[in-house]
Amino acid sequence: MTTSIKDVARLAGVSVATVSRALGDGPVSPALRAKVEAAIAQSGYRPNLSARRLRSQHTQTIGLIVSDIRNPFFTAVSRAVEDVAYRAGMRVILCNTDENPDKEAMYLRLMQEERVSGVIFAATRATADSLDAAALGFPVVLIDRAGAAASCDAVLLDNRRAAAQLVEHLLAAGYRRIGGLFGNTSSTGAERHAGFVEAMQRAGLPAPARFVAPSAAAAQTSVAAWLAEADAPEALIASNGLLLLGAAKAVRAAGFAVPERLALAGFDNDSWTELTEPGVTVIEQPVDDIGREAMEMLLERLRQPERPPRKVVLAGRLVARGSSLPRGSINAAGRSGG
Amino acid sequence: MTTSIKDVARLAGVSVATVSRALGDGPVSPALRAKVEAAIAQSGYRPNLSARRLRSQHTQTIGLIVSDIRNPFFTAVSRAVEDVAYRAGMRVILCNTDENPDKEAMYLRLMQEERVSGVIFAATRATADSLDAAALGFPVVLIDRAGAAASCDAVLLDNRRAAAQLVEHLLAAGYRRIGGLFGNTSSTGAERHAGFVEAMQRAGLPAPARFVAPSAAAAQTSVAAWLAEADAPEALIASNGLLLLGAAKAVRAAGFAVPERLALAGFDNDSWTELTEPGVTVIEQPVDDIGREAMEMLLERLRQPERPPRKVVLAGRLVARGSSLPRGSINAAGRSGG
DNA sequence: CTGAAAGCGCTTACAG
DNA sequence: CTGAAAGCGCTTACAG
Repeated sequence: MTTSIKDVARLAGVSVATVSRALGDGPVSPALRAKVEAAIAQSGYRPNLSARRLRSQHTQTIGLIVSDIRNPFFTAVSRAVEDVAYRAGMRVILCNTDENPDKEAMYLRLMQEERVSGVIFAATRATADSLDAAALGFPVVLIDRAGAAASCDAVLLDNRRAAAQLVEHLLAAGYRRIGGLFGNTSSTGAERHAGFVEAMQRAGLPAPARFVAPSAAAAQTSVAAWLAEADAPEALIASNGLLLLGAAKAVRAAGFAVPERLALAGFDNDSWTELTEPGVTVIEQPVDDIGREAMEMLLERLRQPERPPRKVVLAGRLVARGSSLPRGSINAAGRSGG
Repeated sequence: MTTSIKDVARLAGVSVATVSRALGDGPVSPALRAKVEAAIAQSGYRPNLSARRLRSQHTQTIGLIVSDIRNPFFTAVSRAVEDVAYRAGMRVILCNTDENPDKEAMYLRLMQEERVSGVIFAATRATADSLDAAALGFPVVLIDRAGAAASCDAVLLDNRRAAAQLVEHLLAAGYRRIGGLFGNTSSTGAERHAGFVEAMQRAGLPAPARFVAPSAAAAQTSVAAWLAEADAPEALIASNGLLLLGAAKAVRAAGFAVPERLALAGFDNDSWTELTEPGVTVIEQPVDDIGREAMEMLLERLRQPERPPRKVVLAGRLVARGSSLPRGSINAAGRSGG
């Protein structure tokens, strides 16, 4: 039914080996190559990638396993990964785990069945800590969250430093009762929490924190309840873009003036943080760099399987906006943001 | 090196055919099935999907070709598509075309080489109009943008109606000099423009429109220039979430009060539209429904190849917010949105 | 440079 | 229910 390399060979009057060579960059005389190309054009032949993969044992495929592509951080990272991958002639299989370890296990298994060349993986803490890369049969580059086992390549943000940076920014602006909101399934949340606690302790302050499921809805519910309590904080930091979004919605619904009644800051420079009034102070992650770096690291690993594992740690960039204006200067400076 | 069905057969003391049957739901006696399962567990065997695809001629793979996964509309649609696909045992290959017809052609070709079961495709106008689904060799479900040729299944928004709805809402609110911003590569832009023009004409008004490349940056530049002109509109509608985002940034940068100096409305209920002050009036698209419906339509088509093509047209929902408050009531009603 | 042949790891009639 | 055999569409030593 669909034409195969055999049909092309017959049409061109050559062997299938010659067609195969002409398709790649094998040694073929110009005369035969021309014949093959004519036969391909005439027949509308398209190589069958399943056959090629089976025979060559190179799938030219990688897996990209993230928690949810709708999280703008992963959206951006995915796009960067795919751009680099396609340019290197590799296909990407995208999987959403919803931070569910069962789904993570299922997709890792699928990756084995696909015989992928490698996987870029934003794992939950539980999975990252127990990951046995050697048993998997393909190299893994962890992104966003590191594993306890240092056996994998990884591209990470300096999460402790970034969280501390946010705290220091708020402290410098005069806020003291600073609360933290963190995801409860990723090691990212744990690290950012650690940075938060350290910075608060250095200032001799308590570090009230809440941990929630990694969704805007869960964050909104949690923050709404928190703001209604007697000891509601005067500033809040949220550990990722989804949580920050939920927090912003709760703050808005509660009618709290920002930053007069509650200062707000968090992770991920998602487009909306620039458009609220006031804008929201954030740590911007180099999302394109993270995706590109992860894919390049994986390609490098495929070239040199024995190379010792590397961790690339990238710095976040503080984007100060109106939501964290210095307490004293609020009336003087207005809400023009930063 | 990696264990194959042959190793499992040897280990279990059965034929490869029996292993293959035990893997699927073929007829195998309980005794042999138990032996096979033990051998699989012992050997850590994983079926090779490339081999299975080649032999069975069923790839269980679909293509999802969109312009840019970073557009929240496509992000949401992709996630819905993937959920349905994985549940149906199918893999998804995601491709970003950046509305570039060359990339579209390249990816369609790749889909042929992958021997995909079918493709869900948000095509540019140029490609949608010239698409020859029969020649492709797999069924196509168009999303977001219809082709001139009615030979494909499609899941669409009633774009003309939705655009007209936005215009009627602004007219009812007392705005007259309404400008429209549209994408210049998609048929969606063209249809929404048509709905915009029709509704303005019914009101006896001119319909000033600008067409831009489908990115927030292009929209921002265009709107910034427009707002600086003498005949700047008093209300603006933007044809998709990216353009609306760019428009909102330009409006903010120009320091125009919304809606007093410029009312704003557009497509896609992206999270930020709820968080600006005032909130932005939008047409919400049923993104989950679109993705799910498209995937289900494709599965249906695979079951019944000869069924006549269907178009599913979904309605948008107007979400009225403060950015389009009635002109007269602005002072009375404040900016509480709607 | 070229062709004949083996084989990647499966599934699926075909016999029994 | 079970096995031996053919073959999906390629690539790649092996000879020449």
